[in-house]
Amino acid sequence: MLQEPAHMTGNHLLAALPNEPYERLRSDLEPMTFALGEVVYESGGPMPYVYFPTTSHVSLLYTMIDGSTAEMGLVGNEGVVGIALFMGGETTPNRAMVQGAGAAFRMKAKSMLDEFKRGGEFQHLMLRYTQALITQISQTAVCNRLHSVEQRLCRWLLMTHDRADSDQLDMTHEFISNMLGVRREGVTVAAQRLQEAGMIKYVRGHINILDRKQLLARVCECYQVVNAEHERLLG
Amino acid sequence: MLQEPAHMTGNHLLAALPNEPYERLRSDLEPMTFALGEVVYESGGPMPYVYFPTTSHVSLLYTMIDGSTAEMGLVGNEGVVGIALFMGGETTPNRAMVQGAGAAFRMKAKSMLDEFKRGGEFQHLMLRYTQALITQISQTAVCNRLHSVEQRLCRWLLMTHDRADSDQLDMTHEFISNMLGVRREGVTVAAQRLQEAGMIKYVRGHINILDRKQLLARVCECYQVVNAEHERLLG
DNA sequence: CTCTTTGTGTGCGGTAAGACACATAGTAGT
DNA sequence: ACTACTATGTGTCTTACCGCACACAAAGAG
Repeated sequence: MLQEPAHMTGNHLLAALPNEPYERLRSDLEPMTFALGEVVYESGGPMPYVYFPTTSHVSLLYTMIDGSTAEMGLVGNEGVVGIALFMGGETTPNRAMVQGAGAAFRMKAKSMLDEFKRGGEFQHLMLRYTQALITQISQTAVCNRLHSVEQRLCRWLLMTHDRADSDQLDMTHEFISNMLGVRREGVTVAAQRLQEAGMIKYVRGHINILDRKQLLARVCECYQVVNAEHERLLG
Repeated sequence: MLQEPAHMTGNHLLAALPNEPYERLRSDLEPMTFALGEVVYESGGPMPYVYFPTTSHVSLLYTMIDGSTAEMGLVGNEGVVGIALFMGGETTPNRAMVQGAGAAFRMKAKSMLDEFKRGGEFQHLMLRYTQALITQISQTAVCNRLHSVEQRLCRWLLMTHDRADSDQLDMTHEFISNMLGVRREGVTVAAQRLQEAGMIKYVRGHINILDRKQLLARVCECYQVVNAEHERLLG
């Protein structure tokens, strides 16, 4: 069997790399897997690696002093976890947690930085992705302020579904409530409504996406805005 | 009179530049002034310049289809307006509007990009600032979800005061409501409480900050988190 | 097959903030 | 000074969501 070309790695950023930088990096890309709930980076903690998810996805969240949490962004095979490394901050005040178990490539911080500093297509891609992520975070800020729990749940389900490799998402209402920054009961009530409308079906920690179209019809504009901008920057 | 050295320009990023890149850029820095309410960039619009505020400050906001708005970030003399240019996106889906009239330096996009691509201290500073801004936006996302109008008003007043050159801020409740993403009446009620407590005093579009300490005592943790991270990255 | 743990359903009272409606008070223009 | 306008104050009613309390149901452990 032939070597798989770059675009077969399953991560869109790696796949978009031209041959030259890809060949340079290839030996530094180490395949690995993420377990559900695993903490990738702790708030303010060390970041020895960057991660390029392929079938996994990772949630970026903030934890308040009183323990309440809310998600600011979500990274799947379209992106990279650990932007603070090439942004020069070494760490960030947010935590990164695995939200969907699966595979990823990791790369040592130093290897990544060496390539980044060459200033070529790798740097260009990383920065454009970062801008797309900024859009996602900004839109989350606005969405959190202006939209209902139900709308935000739709958006969250769609975003997660986009990054999952299946129609079944393994997560509890409790977990989702920590992402949306609402009570668990709030999620239960909103999820019931979506289930009654036939959009999803769930049992004890497993949610099945049955009707994406209806979800898309019910979601707020934020979902499309983020996708459109991602497409514009990296599509 | 001697030429003013870099650290006298009033913008912290420019002031932090070593002599060599500063000398290269100096002739490209064009002093100018911003009027209150002026739109610096329209959502998705062209970005011919980047701006380094000195006594002015600029608000980054999103506008929804229904016309409601909310602020995602605020840039004063600690930062730069137009990060999308060096991030490679050419434009962004958010609007930038002058929130405090005053002076700034502007630089042509191309001049800035040429220097950025050299990969030296200028690039390093821009990226670190961008990371600080990401923290600000993220914290806004979480704050919008978890904290009350009054707390968010405190935070917003403090952030604005930090970037203003005076204790008097020229803005109406209506304006602030568009930043916080709440109703005008909500701002009025919250501002009344702060005024009764002697923290501020306002009349028709002019707010005086009387007691920062009390504001700091009432504000949510978000304010400090953003400041601490800014300090860590650029202090 | 029971016991325990974990996840979900539901109801109730409380509160922050929304929408709307209008009163009043500064400020600017003539 | 009169007028027009803009900014702020206030009240009422409604709604979304919170906090709490507890019932029930599914899954896993022994």
